[in-house]
Amino acid sequence: METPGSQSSLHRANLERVVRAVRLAGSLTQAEIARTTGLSAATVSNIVRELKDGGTVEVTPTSAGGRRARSVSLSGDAGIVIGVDFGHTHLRVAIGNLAHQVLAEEAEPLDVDASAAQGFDRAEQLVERLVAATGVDRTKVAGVGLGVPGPIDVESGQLGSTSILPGWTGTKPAEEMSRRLGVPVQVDNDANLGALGELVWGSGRGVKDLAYIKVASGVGAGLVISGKIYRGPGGTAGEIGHITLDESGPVCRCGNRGCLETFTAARYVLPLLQSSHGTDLTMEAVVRLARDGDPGCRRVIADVGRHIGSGVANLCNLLNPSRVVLGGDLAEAGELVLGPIRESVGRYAIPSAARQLSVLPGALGGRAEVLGALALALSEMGDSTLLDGTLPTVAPAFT
Amino acid sequence: METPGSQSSLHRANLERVVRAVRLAGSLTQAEIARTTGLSAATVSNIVRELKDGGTVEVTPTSAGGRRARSVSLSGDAGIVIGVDFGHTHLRVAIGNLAHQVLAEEAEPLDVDASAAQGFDRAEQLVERLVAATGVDRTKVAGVGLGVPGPIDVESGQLGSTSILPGWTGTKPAEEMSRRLGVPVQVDNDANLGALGELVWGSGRGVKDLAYIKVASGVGAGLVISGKIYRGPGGTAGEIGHITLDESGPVCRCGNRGCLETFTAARYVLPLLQSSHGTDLTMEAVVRLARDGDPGCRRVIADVGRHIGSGVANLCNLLNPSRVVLGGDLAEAGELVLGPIRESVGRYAIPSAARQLSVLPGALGGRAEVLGALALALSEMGDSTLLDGTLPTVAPAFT
DNA sequence: GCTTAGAGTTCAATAGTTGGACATACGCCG
DNA sequence: CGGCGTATGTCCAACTATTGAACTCTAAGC
Repeated sequence: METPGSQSSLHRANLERVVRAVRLAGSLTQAEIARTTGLSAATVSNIVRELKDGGTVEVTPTSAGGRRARSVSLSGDAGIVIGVDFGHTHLRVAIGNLAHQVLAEEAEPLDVDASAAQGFDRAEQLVERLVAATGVDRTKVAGVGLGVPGPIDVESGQLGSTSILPGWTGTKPAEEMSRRLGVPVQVDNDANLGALGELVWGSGRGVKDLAYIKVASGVGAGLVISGKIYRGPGGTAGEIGHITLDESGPVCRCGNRGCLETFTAARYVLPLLQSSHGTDLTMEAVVRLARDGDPGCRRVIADVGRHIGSGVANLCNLLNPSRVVLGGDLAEAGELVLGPIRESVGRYAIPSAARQLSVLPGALGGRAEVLGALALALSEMGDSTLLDGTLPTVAPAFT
Repeated sequence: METPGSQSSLHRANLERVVRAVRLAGSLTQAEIARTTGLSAATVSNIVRELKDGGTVEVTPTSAGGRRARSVSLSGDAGIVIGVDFGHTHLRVAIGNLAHQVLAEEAEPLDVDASAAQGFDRAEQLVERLVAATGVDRTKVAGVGLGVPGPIDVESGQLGSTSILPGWTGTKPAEEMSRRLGVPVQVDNDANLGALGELVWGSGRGVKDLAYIKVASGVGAGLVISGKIYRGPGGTAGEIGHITLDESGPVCRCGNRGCLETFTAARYVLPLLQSSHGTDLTMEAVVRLARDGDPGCRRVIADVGRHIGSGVANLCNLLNPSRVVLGGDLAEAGELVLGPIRESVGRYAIPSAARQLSVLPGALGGRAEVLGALALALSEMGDSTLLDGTLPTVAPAFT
């Protein structure tokens, strides 16, 4: 890193300013760039030439009917980012470019009993296949975002204990994938990535403060504060699943009683329907049955919604986000679950905070996490790696 | 504002960099400034001369036994900021300089029945008196921070309904004080300012993520996230007083049942002791009695602590701050209340979040809010107003 | 007293932005 | 069809600000 406060750092900042402006608008003429960035036309002219020579930007000779406006846009393969998500049942991979376009996406079932090594193998293969299929330049891959369904220790990068992928505990997924793929890998948990995905491509667009609630086998929240994922000093922010709703409620796996999770997570909710609907139920099936009119499933989902609403009300009082996005299988239930959530929020949150809160279903479904991983790779690159031709690579023998 | 991205903006940034470095260290030689800021010695030389000529910095010819090191420090009257706090029972004013030194501080009782106009009169007089007493140059006053014990609408600056200062509802305190004092006034509520005060001068020093819990006639929290006060999009973040602890608990003034406030705030707690200890009890008195060994008061305070702990556990799960600071009268009870809080947190928060949380009493007592107001004035000035001689002034006929 | 080493200043060199002048291209209008 | 007006993008000189190197100055160590 060059010394801060020098002109060259200013120049870099201006480069990024231009790139950001172009990306936000998709395509801009130089004059427009000058106006939106506040830079002078002369400076923009220089910067655009520099970016064009570096290959990060493309100049199409003419665009709309004007005098002679050359439209500037990010070149499609200026830098490639990859998102990988180890989900509860699926492994997903997405490829995108720096223009925030998703080039390809693929999912395959993941055996929960697979060993960590097998999982990494599969992921590596799927990435390679997708890279080959899209025909992107392998050397243009600038970073990878990785999603894992469990707590990640910020310091060490170690995966904490997770009941979804037993046997993965103690592995260092980012390090492992980085070694295999030869590029930097950023890792985060599924709730945070879901939040990021919905923020950039889904129901959270245009909002700066957002909570993404993911209800699956557990309940987690990803918090976006001022446009950035908030992990907290210890990295465990967003543990909405274990706030206490009823001190004398059912015992939770965390050791407490009456956690939100005990009223909402699949492992606690599905047994309620066992006697009436059989033992092979999944959350997906319950949602489908509820949509088809099954009264028992409707009731259960409404109850879940009410409890989630209580938790969201707490969150809303404390953080006052402008939007709550519901993800996970449960989101498919639509109004069947959102209605009760809103009702609970309206009842338990203070009115001034609840009034301006919107509760929406996730727009991306199961894709939220992969796309979030993509966004993580983008954001962790700080938009600056694309400015010079030298994309960062991690030595294969990474230690 | 000059165009961003220009060299002059870079220059300003470097000026601020130097000022910040000097303030953080208290006093630095030029060579040290160069090392900590990363700027070259030549640049530092120029900047220091510029700042010295502008009067914002003082150069003492020699300091410690070295070769010939001139120590650079912020000049005491480079810029003056004032904090004003309308508290529940007191009006407090503090005067400080840009070096984060508190020059003077004074409090006087404030009649709760006083009209808003009377209150503003008193505040204006107290400010003028303190300015005169400290002998600071009136024209050097760069900004004022103002604390009010009630919700402030972010958009309009209007004070919402507050039961502490009835009759003030609907006034625009910042505008009013700005008109009277002729300088920009920033306003915020007491919990946020308490958080800021403890962060800068008190128990929160060195921490970037902090929750300040203020228990008084109500219960509020001020949240510091990544070193800045977090107000939320609607400005109502931190309403910890109205998270639900018991759905069938006592009815709260907010209309719900079992809010944290109904178990902890003075208005709900004091009546518990009426039959045994008389009706004229204040929270202060209860704390004093508890410290002297009164078993009833001890029990009540411990119960309050346990409930606060439940709320803090929720907050801790959601936000995972590294420190919680307890303010308000209740903090005087020390371990009598902190013990039960820690116990509840340990029981209800997830272990990984609770483990690294420290719960401390506020170090500033009733001064936290004024000092926070001071810090608010400093921070809202962005440290930049002191760089040129022209301090901002608001026209008397401010509209 | 000489040497040494660090502090601060000066000066030329360098990097980068800016305003203005200029060439270019297109639509409009006569 | 040609001139006019307007907006775009480029080039050049002027200006601003940082930097490295050379230089001076001071005090400590021997």
